Amino acid sequence: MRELAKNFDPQSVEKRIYSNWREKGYFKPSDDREKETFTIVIPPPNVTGQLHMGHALDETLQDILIRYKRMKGYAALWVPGTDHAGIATQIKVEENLRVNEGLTRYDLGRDKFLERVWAWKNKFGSRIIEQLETLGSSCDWDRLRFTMDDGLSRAVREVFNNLYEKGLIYRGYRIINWCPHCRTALSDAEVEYAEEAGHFWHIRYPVKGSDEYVTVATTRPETMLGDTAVAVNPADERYTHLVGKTLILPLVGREIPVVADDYVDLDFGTGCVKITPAHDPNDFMVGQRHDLPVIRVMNDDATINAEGGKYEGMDRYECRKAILSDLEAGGYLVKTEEHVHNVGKCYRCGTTVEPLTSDQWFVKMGPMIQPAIDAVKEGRIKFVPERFTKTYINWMENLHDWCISRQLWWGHRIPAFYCDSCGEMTVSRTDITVCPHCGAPVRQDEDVLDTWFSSALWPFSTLGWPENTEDLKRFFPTDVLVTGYDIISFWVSRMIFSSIEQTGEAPFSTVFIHGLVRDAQGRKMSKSLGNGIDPIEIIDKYGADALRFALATGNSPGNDMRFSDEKIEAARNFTNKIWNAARFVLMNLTTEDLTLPGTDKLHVEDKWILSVYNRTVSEVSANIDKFEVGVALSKLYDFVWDIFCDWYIELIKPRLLSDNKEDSENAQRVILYVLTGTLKMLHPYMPFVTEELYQALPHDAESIMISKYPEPCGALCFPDDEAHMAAVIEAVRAIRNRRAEMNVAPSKKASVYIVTENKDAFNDLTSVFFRKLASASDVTVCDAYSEENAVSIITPAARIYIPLGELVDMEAERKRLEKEAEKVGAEIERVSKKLSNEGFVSKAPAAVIEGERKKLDAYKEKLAGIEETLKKMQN
RNA sequence: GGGAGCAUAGCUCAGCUGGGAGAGCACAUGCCUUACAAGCAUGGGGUCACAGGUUCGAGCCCUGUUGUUCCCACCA
Repeated sequence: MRELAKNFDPQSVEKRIYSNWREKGYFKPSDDREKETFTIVIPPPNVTGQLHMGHALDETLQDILIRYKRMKGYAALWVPGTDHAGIATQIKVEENLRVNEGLTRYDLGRDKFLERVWAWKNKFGSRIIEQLETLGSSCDWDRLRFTMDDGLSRAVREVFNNLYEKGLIYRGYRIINWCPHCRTALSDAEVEYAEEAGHFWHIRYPVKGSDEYVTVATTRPETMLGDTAVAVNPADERYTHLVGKTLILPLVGREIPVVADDYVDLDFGTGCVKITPAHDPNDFMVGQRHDLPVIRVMNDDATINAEGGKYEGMDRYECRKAILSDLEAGGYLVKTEEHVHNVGKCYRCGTTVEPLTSDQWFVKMGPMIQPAIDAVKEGRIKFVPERFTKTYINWMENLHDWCISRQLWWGHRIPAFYCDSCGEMTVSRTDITVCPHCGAPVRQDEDVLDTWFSSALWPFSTLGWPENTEDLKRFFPTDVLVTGYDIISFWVSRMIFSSIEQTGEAPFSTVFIHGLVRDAQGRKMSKSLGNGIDPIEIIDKYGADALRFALATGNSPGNDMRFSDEKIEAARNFTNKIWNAARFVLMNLTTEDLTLPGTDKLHVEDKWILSVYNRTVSEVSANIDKFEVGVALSKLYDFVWDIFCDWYIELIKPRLLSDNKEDSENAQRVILYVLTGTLKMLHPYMPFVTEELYQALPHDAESIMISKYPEPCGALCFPDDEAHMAAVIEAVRAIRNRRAEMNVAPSKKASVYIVTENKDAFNDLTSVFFRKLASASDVTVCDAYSEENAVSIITPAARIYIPLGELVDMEAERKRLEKEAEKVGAEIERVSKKLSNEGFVSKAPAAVIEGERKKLDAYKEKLAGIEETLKKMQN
């Protein structure tokens, strides 16, 4: 048996254990066909990897469930995480490492781009992998590399073709959100809105052939270059006479019509709206209804194009200034108002998004929405906590068509091929070089797919789909997805509808939602605030176990948590506590017998700890099965610290040191049984310390990771002994309390006399506890005690007297007892009142009434003891 | 505008289907008691946001109010 260092040192332990696990191949899925399976969807890092700590939380919860299930005997599979071609992942992770360089096709050619990507991969890739692995992540990187080279891109292409053939993917000239900095289209979900102080400019548009005019209001005057109409509400009597008339667009001179459309709000602004179909989604729809021309006035970098006439080449904000001053000079600017409005920003770079018309690929959502909603409404998919069902359904019901093309270099290229010769477009499952229509060479679409398009296929693409592989048959649909609530709309919903559309089945049965990790002040961790905490720094300082513990405890599913030094320190202290408890056991070990001694050989404290342990086993399992991982962990924490360490270890110390070898070893066998079982229960939460200690102690499996999870055992239920120990513990606490109140130093021992009717609880064996735990010099269990000058401690089960000679102020002691009697009397009154309440007795459950009765008896017993003691003092 | 969450000890939060409120940290006092000072013992501290209601009984269920956070939509 090895000797353990005085304190747990994660640095020296965690990496060694992890590489050992990998060597032994423990991370591979089990081939045992007889076993029930448990599959968990591990997201690609970029999916939740926006914030490091959020990712750590994901990994931790996933890993806890996997380890637990596997010890419970399931064939557990977890799908390693990275996104398409590995490249996208690396790039996104690099982004998080604050390596920001231009990545658009406009900045670099493809070759240069790839060259740079692989340079970054070499530089940072190993660190990222190390980071995940130190967290105890279950990634199998060999398998992952295989997947990313082959399976994923094939699945993506298959899905694209399927949808295209069904008419669910189309290419169209639509208005989309455009990021002028990244120079790519964004989906609705990728735009973040922020309130910004701006202006509301009122501009006068003259009516042709009259001196009348209409006044429109706008926050973006530069878009007037693309105006092709002004709209009013058909019910607006102020403007009825103008409908159909022609206006002269100031500065530009274009003639544009006044149209009537319900879209216009009568009560907002002037009631007249300038219509710019190319640069506003609502205007675009108005334009379609009235068949208006679409004039796009901006380039991809948000500078004004040739349509802008003299403003060509200006940046959009420069142009805004120029136009305003020209309008003012021309007398067209009526007034300028302060106006706070929401401005859309690119979630990646923060640039103000420019809505503009563009040729893009879309997924038609209509036919896919209802089946995806039904899957949740009919209970085939369950959200934990349940309230997130609403978030999901709300999102699904308001879904627009999904823009999936991106003008970036990384990601899966759209499998569409254009023929410049005959003008045909071909969508294909394989790469083609010549046009199937005319035989001329073709070129592939330069755009790539939205990263979420491939991520949406994750639950089945990673299992080998579209091939009907063994993995797919065995592990799909999966069981659980663990992710943050911020990702429901991006990823969860898209996995659900993609899975149902492609395989006919919901991709998982449970979505376990967790909250966000915030900083100590409760702010969202973000790159711009620079308040993100790097998990790897925490791991270096406190260890992965401590980090996992901190992330898994003290929060409830779906609620945000704050991350602070105090929390991680408390976690670290707990790992050390376990370490030292095990170290103590190890130091005193003379047997390696892992079985329990016969019941007749067990002391009261043995039965007590086994009984409490046994209950903990069944409760912890029940909690984890209900995804209450935090509750389960806090029960383990309490058991380890308050029961196992504070009491049981202290109670058996004398036995371990005694000459009675048999009795000593019986105690060792009990403590080994309880300790190894507890380590197993803790293993999913704190894999490294528990493995290290398991290996150091006598053990029954090659690794704790593949050992059998403890089961509750009916034979280990000892309610009488639990009650006896509870009485003893209460008495010991009471004695310590009185001694502390009276400032009696622990070194000052005193005789203790215990007057009780329950001799079983306070027998000769337990008297040893008082000597050790209550600073008793000797203990006498007796029927009566009559000496004066004694401190008295009255509990329901016993009256305890400690003669402390001159230390005792009998007058103060009498007063204290009188006060206590008063307090107990009040309690008795309260409980009796409750018990004499007809409504309570007739309606409350029997167990509750029984509890109150017991309480009343205990109070009465205590009061009788106090009164008797008082009476004696009077004499 | 639509939806959701939160409000409990000085701080951060638990509290599972209603049966006299808990933890960690912080604070106070005393301890190097042969596993652990990253520790041990003891203690102080709560009108469970506010107002009603249901119930024998409400931190928990219902209604409203206030404060606060988030998501979605977005009016030019």
